[in-house]
Amino acid sequence: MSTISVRHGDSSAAILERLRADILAGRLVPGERLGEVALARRFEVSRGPVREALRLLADAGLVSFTPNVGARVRELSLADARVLYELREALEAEAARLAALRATPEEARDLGALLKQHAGEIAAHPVGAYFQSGGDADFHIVIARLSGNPLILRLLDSELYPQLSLLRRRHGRVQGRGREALIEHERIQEAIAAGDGELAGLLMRRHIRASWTSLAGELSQEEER
Amino acid sequence: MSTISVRHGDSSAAILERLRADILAGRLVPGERLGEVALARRFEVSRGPVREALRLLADAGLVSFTPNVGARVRELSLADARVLYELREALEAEAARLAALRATPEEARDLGALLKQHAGEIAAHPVGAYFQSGGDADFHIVIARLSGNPLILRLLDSELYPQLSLLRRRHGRVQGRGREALIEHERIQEAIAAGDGELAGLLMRRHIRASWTSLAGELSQEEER
DNA sequence: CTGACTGAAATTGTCGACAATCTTCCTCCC
DNA sequence: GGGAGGAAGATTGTCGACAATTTCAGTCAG
Repeated sequence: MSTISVRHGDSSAAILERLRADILAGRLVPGERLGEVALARRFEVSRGPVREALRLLADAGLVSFTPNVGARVRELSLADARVLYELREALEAEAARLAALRATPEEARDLGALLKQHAGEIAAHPVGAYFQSGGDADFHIVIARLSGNPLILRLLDSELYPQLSLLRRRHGRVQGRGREALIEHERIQEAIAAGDGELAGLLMRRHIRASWTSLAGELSQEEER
Repeated sequence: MSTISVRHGDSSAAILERLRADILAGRLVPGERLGEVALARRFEVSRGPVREALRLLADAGLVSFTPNVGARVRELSLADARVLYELREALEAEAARLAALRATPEEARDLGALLKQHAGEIAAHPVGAYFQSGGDADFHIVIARLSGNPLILRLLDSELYPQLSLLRRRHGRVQGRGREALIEHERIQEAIAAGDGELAGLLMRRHIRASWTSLAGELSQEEER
């Protein structure tokens, strides 16, 4: 609760951020109704800014919107997941390719250091912790940043990843493939450090595809119940 | 002018469509101010729906938006063009790859027929007409559709292509490469008909890159003046 | 003449109210 | 008992007005 913003003209952005956080944290569950009046009361603001935030969230894929009916937290199907992963494959492969061409030696070293840290975390924590603790996400975001393409970064960071996060939440815990993923990450980092764009792109493509295979198996298995 | 919508709840969508058309047709030029009051008066509607449409256009990249200041028709720089083409390369290559895997023989034949028709138009019209008459756009949209991925289709059709269209308008006429493009299109169609996803993706990637090389040359040349 | 300041005008951000539409639930007819 | 019809309540879409902010013209000091 608590009042949302002080400066004039920021309330809609603040609400958007709050709603996004609530959805991704699971405080608002998929399918849940997002009534404008209720949200307006909750954020102590009028319906105008709330409407604006909801439209933007719908555009980002976190909210489904039906004219004259209203907004709900989006429910992602298995078909949606496939579509998302196909897009992810293309975007991340391109990001890795560009990152290899553009990353400075220092940036490549930093990426390697990040993986070293992840390796330590995997050794210390029980199986599967890597993926869930955000280590996987960190790595992919850094590469998107190194691509030097702000549009690709935006698509990944504020559209695709949030939707994937919502997907995992909806379909229960997904165990991930921590150890294998880390090894693949290391190969990708090497390709980037070597400036080999084609290889980095190829490896990233395989990495995403493997991740999809693993996820699709769990999801379809779950869908049968 | 004329009244915008009849049914309750559609005015913002109608305004969005009108504005998009005006921008793409050049009736609203890049950099031009888009005041909410003026637009509201023009469309005979209040500022609410206008605001909504402007926000969505900003999200689609056709309008630049500054908080507390307002919206303008977006001015795309050479750097923006590069970023757009990098994204386009990744998206269209993936679309071509998926199209090759999923298109039915009939769909592949239809695509071939479309190219036959384009060949006729090229023979009939003066140089460069292919590109500008929309033939090029047709081909790419069909492939995006054949990809079977609605998300990729949406990104291309309602985000990337409009921005590219705006870009060409801003930087004056771009002559295109009609004849070469057609030949490349034919090769891509063959790969799709053969179900060869990797080849289709590779050829499309080259096609987009060649298009970028041509465009970048003209743009940077123009930027020097 | 240049630059900072001031105040007015114009513009955006927000609000509360009304109209159109959807949803729910009750009634009535078969 | 089941389904069509309809009225009441709730919700979204739209509007006009007010508050906060930016912009711009004019003034004045240096």
